[in-house]
Amino acid sequence: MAPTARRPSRVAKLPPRERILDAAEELFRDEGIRRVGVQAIAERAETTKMALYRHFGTKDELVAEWLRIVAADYRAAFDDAEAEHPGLPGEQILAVARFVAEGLPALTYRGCPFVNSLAELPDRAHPARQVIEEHKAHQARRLLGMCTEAGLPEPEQAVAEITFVLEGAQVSAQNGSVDQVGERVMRIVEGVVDRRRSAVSGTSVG
Amino acid sequence: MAPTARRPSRVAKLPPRERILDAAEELFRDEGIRRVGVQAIAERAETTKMALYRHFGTKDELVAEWLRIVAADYRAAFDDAEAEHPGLPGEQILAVARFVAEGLPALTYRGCPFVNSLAELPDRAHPARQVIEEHKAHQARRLLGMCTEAGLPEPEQAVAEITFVLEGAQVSAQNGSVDQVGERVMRIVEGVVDRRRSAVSGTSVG
DNA sequence: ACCGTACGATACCGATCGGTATCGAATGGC
DNA sequence: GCCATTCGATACCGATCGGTATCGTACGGT
Repeated sequence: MAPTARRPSRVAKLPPRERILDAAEELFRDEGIRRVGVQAIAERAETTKMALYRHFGTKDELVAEWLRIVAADYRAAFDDAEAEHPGLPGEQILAVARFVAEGLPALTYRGCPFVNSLAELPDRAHPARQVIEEHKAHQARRLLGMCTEAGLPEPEQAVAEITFVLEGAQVSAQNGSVDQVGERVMRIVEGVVDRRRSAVSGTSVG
Repeated sequence: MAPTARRPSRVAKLPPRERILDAAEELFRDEGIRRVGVQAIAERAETTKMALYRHFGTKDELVAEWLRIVAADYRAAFDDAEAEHPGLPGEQILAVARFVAEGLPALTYRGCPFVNSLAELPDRAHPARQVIEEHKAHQARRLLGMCTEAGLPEPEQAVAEITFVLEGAQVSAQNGSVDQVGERVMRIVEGVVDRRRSAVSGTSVG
């Protein structure tokens, strides 16, 4: 007998709160926020709306909690990048870029959760907006640290360029061919780091 | 004779269809698609839901029609770029970038309509999705033409880089300080064109 | 064994949504 | 002047939404 063969994942064993978060993550990412009702989330989590409201109080708060988890993943990517390439900010930047590039295929059908949430939540007072804002600020801060430590001239400009490229790549991956997007984004970021590192010696930069 | 009871003749009011499109453009851009009801659109257009459905049949079709108009604006930007800088593909590229950069402030609160729509319409069968896809393809085709004509090596890579930057800039503008974003994106695109033009020391660029 | 808590199930609420039906008034072409 | 078409207004429909109330039960700490 195989009592564990109930569901593909032993989701049923996790406490309701975790199951709800897993279900929300999946549904929000694949179908959007507004499109998904709390009922659908509860059903996929094999629980009820009541449990959802007992734990999160509001759908909006559940959305915010979901984004907090996604933001934590990105933060971990920065931590890993620094841990794996200590004292090598250039490699750290590339590692972060690689994290994004490797995540692109998973975003093929649906884009960046933060961008999508921003699109779906025009209300600046929405609790999720604060999470997004902090995430963006954190990401910029970490990147700025790496670019500065790497000795890139005009580190802010470098951060902007890297940010635009990574963000744009995620957006572009949402539509067309994705496989090449990963390679292209890596080549671009490599170019940013290399070019700016070697640019210090000659050209007249403002 | 009395200029009228019913309709003020002070300014020739546009036909209902145009008023609806204007209202839809404004509301969809500022508050999103799903968040805005047909009732709200009709009211802002100073007409009724019935008129809306008589002209567009469906809210989804209205969304698609709105995006067709937005896409036409972008297409016009490409046309203008080519018309104003005939035979100078590099300048054309910069003109297109400038068009996007100058449009950033208007996107401060809400981002790119296409990206937002993509986020709000996960259903690939939605009529608007086809409009978006064609728009992206068109944009890539035009950019590829310019990059190729400019003699840039690996024009596809250049197109990817420009596309990512422009797309990413629009996304980034949605959040933080915008003023610098315009300048930064121009400097980046200038860098792409210049750097790649001078990168080929051995090949003859015609 | 007891009891407080969390959980599951269900029924319900008010609001809003996209879309339709209907009807009177205005308008423009002939 | 006549008539077909368009437009405006309103009332309505079924569905779905976020959120709440209620109630019985399963479980864990003491």
